Amino acid sequence: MDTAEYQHFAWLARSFGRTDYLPLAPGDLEALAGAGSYVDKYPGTHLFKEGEDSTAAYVIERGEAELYRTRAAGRRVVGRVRSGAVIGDIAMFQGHPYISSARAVTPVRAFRLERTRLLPLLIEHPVIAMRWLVAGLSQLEATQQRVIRLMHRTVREQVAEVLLDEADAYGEVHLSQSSLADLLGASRQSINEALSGMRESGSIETGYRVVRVVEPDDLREVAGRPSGS
Amino acid sequence: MDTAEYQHFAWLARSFGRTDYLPLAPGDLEALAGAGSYVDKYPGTHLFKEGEDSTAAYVIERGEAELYRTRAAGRRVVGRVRSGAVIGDIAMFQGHPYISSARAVTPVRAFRLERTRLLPLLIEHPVIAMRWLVAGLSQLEATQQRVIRLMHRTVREQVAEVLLDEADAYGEVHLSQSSLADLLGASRQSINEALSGMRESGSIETGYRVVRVVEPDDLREVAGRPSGS
DNA sequence: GGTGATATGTCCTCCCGGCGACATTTATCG
DNA sequence: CGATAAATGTCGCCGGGAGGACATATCACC
Repeated sequence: MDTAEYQHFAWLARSFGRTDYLPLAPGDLEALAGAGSYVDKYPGTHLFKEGEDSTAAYVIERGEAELYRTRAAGRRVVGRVRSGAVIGDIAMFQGHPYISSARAVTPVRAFRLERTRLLPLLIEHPVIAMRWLVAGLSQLEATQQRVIRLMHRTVREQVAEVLLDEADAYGEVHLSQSSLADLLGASRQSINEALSGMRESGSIETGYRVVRVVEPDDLREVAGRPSGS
Repeated sequence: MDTAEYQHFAWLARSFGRTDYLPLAPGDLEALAGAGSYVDKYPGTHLFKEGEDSTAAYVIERGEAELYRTRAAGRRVVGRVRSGAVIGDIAMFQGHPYISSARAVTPVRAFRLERTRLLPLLIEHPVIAMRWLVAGLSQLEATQQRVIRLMHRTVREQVAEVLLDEADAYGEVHLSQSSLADLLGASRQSINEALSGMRESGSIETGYRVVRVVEPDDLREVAGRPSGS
């Protein structure tokens, strides 16, 4: 195996996190990499759609995707995922149609793992299966936590929370206020008002399609979570 | 193995549902039953508490338990489970502290599966592990769906939804209005008002600690879900 | 059967946030 | 470098629901 290829496998392994828990054998890595191939998606296109037959799971290598569910009330964004995330796996394991839709918001490169090729491999390598499913539980549990954290809170608190979550390494959140409103299920106007307040108190700076977090501790206070976490 | 014991194992197997998907071998059943023992809990006592070390998972055989999380804002009830439910397993598999607390609301009899005894067994029987983890994903996903269904809806809609969910075979919901308020994160007064409206329109009847669903289709309409589902 | 605890039924007030309307700013693209 | 689309900033109105207060009903237990 050449170096570049090995790095890909290593990245794939990292994506499942907790390498200390049930370390993968080198052979397992190769097996997983052999169960799929890379796909590229342009912004706005779908990796999969709610209700479709779940034929594959995806590991995001580059870019950002949005997970949402369509209801009578409209679209509800349930999460945004970046590099390293595994999506579509839950429905795939259950053998049910996809629970949510996944749409690329930036150019996305993902590793597509085919159900038909993956399942036999997992039967052969139960250790990978265990690790994967535990990772799936963690992911689902995290989005559940997030939803519960946002329930029955003022828009101001929710905005503080989501800014902390979505900020990149430079403290910048590259989302339009409409997108934030979407993410929180609030109106654009309310988001704007909340941001204005925070801007005036110096906690953040706002720009066109961008919010810079200046004082994360202020936001943590507003969001009502201890500065430690 | 005597008959009574076998029935217990069969019940344990049913609790994991989807027996068509990856059927258990009789030996697997015995293995699972050997990993724990029965416990009884009085109403108000805890099976486990949020933050505690997750040493065991529980399969509810009889009674009803309430799952809730404690936050700065107070208690948030995230679910009620009855006979057949498996709880605490998610934290146990992750090796994290319990995510939520489980409290008996009626006398509860549950099968307690010890982490230390269960994990080795699951390594030996990967088929059970697969089935269990898929069941865990389904459970978590269901509560997530429920939370999303209740988000950003009027109390009236939420009440209709929860009445349909919680009604027993006779169409009765044995919960106080305070408990309903708790379950939905709404105020008791609002619940009362919503129930009054439905009572006047003849969809339900109310009593002391009980609500009888008279016209389920009315409620489905209010909840905004097609009569089919 | 009486009594205290617990549930239910109503009223009223206040505030958050949705929504329409509109002005202003910033990006995009021919 | 305009023209057009998209995003942001503000206002006002109004409905839904939280929460305090209190009357009434029902249960449980001595």
